[in-house]
Amino acid sequence: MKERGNGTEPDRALVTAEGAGGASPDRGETRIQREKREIILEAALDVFSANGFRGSTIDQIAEAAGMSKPNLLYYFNRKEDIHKPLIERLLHTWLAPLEEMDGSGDPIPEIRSYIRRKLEMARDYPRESRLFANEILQGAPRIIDLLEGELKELVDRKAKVLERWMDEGKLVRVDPRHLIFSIWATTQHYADFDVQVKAVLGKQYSDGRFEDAARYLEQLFVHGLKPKG
Amino acid sequence: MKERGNGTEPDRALVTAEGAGGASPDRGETRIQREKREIILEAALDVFSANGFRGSTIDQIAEAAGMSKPNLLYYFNRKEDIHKPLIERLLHTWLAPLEEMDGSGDPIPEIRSYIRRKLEMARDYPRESRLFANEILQGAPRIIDLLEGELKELVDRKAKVLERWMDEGKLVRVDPRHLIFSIWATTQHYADFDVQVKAVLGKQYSDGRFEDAARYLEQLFVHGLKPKG
DNA sequence: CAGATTTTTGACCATTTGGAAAAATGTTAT
DNA sequence: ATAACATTTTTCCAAATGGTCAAAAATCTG
Repeated sequence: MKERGNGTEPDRALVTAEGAGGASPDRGETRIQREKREIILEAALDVFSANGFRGSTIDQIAEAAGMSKPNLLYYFNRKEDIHKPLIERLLHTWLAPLEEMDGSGDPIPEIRSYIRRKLEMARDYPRESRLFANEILQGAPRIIDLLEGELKELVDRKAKVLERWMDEGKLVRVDPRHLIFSIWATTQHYADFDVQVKAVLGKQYSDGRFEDAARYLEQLFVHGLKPKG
Repeated sequence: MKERGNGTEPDRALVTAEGAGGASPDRGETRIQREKREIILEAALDVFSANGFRGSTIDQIAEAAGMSKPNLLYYFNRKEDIHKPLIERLLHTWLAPLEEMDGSGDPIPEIRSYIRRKLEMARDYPRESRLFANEILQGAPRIIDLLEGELKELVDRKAKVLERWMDEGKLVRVDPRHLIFSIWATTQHYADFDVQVKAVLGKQYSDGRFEDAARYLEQLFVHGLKPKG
């Protein structure tokens, strides 16, 4: 009998879809294993993003994944084992757009397209955004290390880029880190607080909310960051 | 024996600290009742804001309030009965600053001080902000009516004020509702995502984060909204 | 097809959780 | 002091929940 659900110890593994390349021949997972795990993660994303970690139950996830609880537990031994890969995967997806902000480009277009990308992510991947928001709200117990490590480093790096642009007079001089925060906040708002946004806009104006937001944010940031004269 | 915990039906009552005025003589609550209920709400704010509704247990709240679970349930019959008053109270506190934005004043200073007030609230009442964020994140099941009613009306009203300012050429023409969203998003970010903000800024820069944020946001919005020429 | 292995199921368990009842203890006005 | 009421504690319960385990079913391999 196999060691029932190895989703625990390896920490990373199977998280990032293994990239391309031949199916590792020895010690590999079954096709079924890969597929089922993927289905479970999909379902879990739904559930966790809507209810938070503590507010979600294994039963809910199992049902959403169309399998029985014991069956699900065959693939992931513990609730945490389902949550962790989701968070880790998400964090990387989340950081990609900032990573792409190119120091050799022109600041205003770069920032503008960073905002656009972020807003698109809020529109297309609201569950991921909410999963993240839930985690942070509850004190980020499971990812505090990543925040203080990878995330901080990335922000530090990009803050330097922004500062250089300011030195060159291509950008109004502001606190670069808070500038990044404000982009995160304004864009993610449309995923995390979508219910509120829709409620306030009312049915008639809700449909175009992402386009309207894009237009507005572009105006605000471009106008707010472009040096006068 | 009294009707064990009347915290249920009246819906509002005891929520808003009853305002000033003599202790209502008939059908009034005991001094102890008022005090204990207040203690419980205090404790519950701690717990709910940190774990969300589903993630919080009555036991946790009872312990935080320094009493036994049955004792707590004597004051509030059900978990929801503790949560609802908190949310309602908060929503009103939360809207006050926007309410104060004065249509007869000058736009830039008005917006500036709105931002300042909102940021102070994020600094001084982070629990309330997180309680709210938690609720919205999970789809706002318990306050959707308030959002579509009171909140929408308030925003509609203030959007008109902003539009008038734009008509008068005192403000760059942007979508007024999204302008409001962006102020909410950027200010509440410092309460809801505080862990992340601190992680990214690192120990050295975390202390001044609210002052730095205030400076930055003021710059961004004033610069971004003041008409050129 | 037979044997080995993987996957699924059903029955089960210990804890946690929301909540009810009733008895015991306090408090207060007369 | 005592009756009437308010508060607290003790005990208890049913449902929900995270998780286990052995046996059955399905799948894969030669």
